[in-house]
Amino acid sequence: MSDRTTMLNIATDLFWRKGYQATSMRDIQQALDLRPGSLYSRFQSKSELFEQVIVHYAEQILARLEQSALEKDGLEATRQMFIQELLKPEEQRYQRQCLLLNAMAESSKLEDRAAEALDDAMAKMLQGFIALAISLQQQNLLCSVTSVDKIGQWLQIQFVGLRNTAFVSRNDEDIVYFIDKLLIDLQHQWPHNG
Amino acid sequence: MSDRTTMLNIATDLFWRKGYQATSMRDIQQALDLRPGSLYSRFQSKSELFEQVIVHYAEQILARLEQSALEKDGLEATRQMFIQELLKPEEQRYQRQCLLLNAMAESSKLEDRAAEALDDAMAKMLQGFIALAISLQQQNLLCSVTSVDKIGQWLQIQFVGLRNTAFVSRNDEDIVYFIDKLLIDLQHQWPHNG
DNA sequence: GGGGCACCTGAACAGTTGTTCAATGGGGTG
DNA sequence: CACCCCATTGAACAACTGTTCAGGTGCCCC
Repeated sequence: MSDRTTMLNIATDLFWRKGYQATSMRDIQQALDLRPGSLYSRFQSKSELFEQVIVHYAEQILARLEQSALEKDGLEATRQMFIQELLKPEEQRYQRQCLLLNAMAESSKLEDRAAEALDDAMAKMLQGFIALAISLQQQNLLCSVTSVDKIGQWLQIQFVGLRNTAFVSRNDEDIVYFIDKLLIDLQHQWPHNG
Repeated sequence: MSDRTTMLNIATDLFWRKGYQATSMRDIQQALDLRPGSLYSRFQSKSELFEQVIVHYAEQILARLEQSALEKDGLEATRQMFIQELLKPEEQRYQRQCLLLNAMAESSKLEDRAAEALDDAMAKMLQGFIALAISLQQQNLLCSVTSVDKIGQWLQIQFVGLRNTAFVSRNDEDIVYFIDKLLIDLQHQWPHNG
């Protein structure tokens, strides 16, 4: 019927598209061709299901970032990663937003355990950006006095900011332009008091 | 009892803190010390109330940006604006997030008119950042070949990205550091193909 | 003081939500 | 064939939601 992985994938898709509260257990059951109650034999509650979706999502994005960190040409790999994540085609436009950020906007309705999972996921994503920063610095592409923690955090800031405009904007060329600006700034001067 | 402005302020606060769906009409009525039904003498529906909250919010942030655009020292004004908006004290930490972005994460549950108001509000905010960019360029602080539209959009990207980390991070000094980085990049080189 | 108007009240409605649970059915084992 | 185990079922529950409305209240103007 449906193994656990496809169940998680479909649930991830729905939560990503509509958000946590707007996605009902019945929506998920319908998408999986199950009857009400069946989901509860595999997941204790909606909250626990969402928790696993968050973990699942964070693993994927972390893998994506660590893969980029392995590439030879770090700058080009960074550019490609940004482009691929930000310029999702029209039918997947909802994926231009970040599921974790959307979840944070609804954090007041999350149970404690799901909120913790969300914090962990954010930390894991940051860790991925720091891995990318380490790779860039090892290739001598950056100013070496700035800490990789700062650079990783900065990359995440750029990523988050760009995701929003990429979601709203109707002009993908602009997004590419801002990615190029980002790559210039990445290699440029950083404040001293860090 | 409660004039329309304080009603809007309180509603804005609740929507900002908890989100659209998580805030019930009963929450708002309770915060205003009203009984169920009273709100409907002033607002047709929850959707219309939220619509006005969005307009109200957008006006405030636009005013804030246009005020910064009038200052003599544009760079310092920009810096102060970012600091003031991003480093809200602990008891108002929820204001570090952007109400408009949170609303966009829940856009699947918004009625058409509220969704339009949200689009307008986003456009208005962008217009504010462009006004700021115009002011900076008139003060000869920036490279003059880059269009003010691009610079305004870029400022908004930085603002959105920083808001998220400012909300999550427990270290305000980092935020100031990234604001300084932003001011360096603002005056630095921009890609040519714009 | 009387009339009208705007507001407020609070019970009630219909719809949706997450969740439960007794009944069901099918597949494997003796 | 008879037995048992376990996932599935789908009806039902309680809580919550936005919203309505007939009746009450208080205020202002004539």
